[in-house]
Amino acid sequence: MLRKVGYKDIKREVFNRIRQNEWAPGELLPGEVVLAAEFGCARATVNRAMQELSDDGIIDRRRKGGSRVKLTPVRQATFEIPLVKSEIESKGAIYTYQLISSIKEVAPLWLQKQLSLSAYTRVQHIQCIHYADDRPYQYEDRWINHNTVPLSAEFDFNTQSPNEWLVNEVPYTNAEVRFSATISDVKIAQALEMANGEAVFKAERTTWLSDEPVTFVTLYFVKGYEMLISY
Amino acid sequence: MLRKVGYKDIKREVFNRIRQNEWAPGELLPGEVVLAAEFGCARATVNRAMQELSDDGIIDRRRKGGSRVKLTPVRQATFEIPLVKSEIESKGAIYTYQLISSIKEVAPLWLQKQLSLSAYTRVQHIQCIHYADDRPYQYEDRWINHNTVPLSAEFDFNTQSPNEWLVNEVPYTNAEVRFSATISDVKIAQALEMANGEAVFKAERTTWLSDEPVTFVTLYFVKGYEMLISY
DNA sequence: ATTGATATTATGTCTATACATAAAAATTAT
DNA sequence: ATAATTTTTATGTATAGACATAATATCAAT
Repeated sequence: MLRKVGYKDIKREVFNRIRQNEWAPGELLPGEVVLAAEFGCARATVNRAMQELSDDGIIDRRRKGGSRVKLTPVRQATFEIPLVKSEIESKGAIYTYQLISSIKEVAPLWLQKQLSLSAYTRVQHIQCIHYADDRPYQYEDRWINHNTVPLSAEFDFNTQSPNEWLVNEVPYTNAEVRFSATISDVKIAQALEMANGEAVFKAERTTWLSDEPVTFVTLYFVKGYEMLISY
Repeated sequence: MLRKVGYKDIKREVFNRIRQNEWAPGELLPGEVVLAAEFGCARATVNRAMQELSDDGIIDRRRKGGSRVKLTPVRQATFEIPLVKSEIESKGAIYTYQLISSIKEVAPLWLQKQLSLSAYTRVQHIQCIHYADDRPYQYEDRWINHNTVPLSAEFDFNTQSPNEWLVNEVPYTNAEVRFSATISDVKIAQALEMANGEAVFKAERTTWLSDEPVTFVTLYFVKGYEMLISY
């Protein structure tokens, strides 16, 4: 006996037709009513399938315009931005952390530009190292906007890393990360206990709370670090 | 007059309560029926809101177990894996491409291990360079499995890059990318017209078609390259 | 030809209801 | 006590019907 078709069946079938070029990039797909008739199910079921395909970046949908196959049906990969602590512990290592400095100061010019801050905005500048099994794992160089996060001026970052504290205490609405490769300079090399001139994986993250910059952080990962994404 | 509550309102409200620690990490949330009563809507509406929060990585849901706030409410970022060609053209630069070599050979040992290939599996080894405005942008070092993609033995990769050809012709079911930083050796430095010992952003991607390895590629990006992700 | 009003249409969303299913909880058998 | 079985429950999914909404298409007026 034939099983009832579910939205997952429809999703798979439509995806296959797209993959096999039965429906080519840019092409207008049949409407939900038509597909519902073909698959013998309710329109709502087709709707859910198509909506997820849209979320997955396979098709574009517009009211009245209908659904069409994306011109570049790029698959989207999702990856999680974990807490360093969780990341380290999930590898079975013991997490420790050391604060190097926490200074209240006026935002330097480059940071003003980077975060579109007004002049003389005060920021908290924090530098620290995250360890996995007592070996350096990540060097964190962070700036927190006093205007949006006044509490940062008082908190004792010896007890908890700014990373963890912010995640737990300060919400954000949107963020941006820039990944790149760089060469270890003296400061980084010393902090991460590696030679000078080594390849370092670098991440620069900025977060905002409804257009107000919250924090800017540069993370330097120890030599050999890999960021893995499956999809 | 009050508007009807939609699933987006519920999603936002629940998210806010979680952010403001009204519902803490690990905590069991009210069931869908309860929430539906509170918000004065149908259970299906709450269901959609909660399902999306689950997709977004905010909460965990289990049948009978109910929904709870994720212990580490990590936000997921989605990013697209673009075609090099599209990536370059979207920056307003002119894309060109040069094939260096395309050789049919038996998979070397390290690749056999990497892709879990049986011994003596034949592969196509392709090396090429992608240019933006005639300046090197990316060096591609690719291996294609002849068993899964026999056509790769015949195709003339002078006319189209393996990247583009594969995306258009060969489907895959899952993939894995590893991003890291490395130092340019002689070969890479020469290909990307940069000095020896510079920092290079590296990506290694493996794709499978239902457990059959399709291709393994190492991409080296020119000095200064940044991968940007917003979320 | 251009503008503006109006109709049309495909998707977006909500509802009430029903049944499915996984997993925890309670109960019974060993 | 422990294992096997049944019950309960929260989520998962499907449906028919309804109305909302955005965007296109059409047609009328300038």
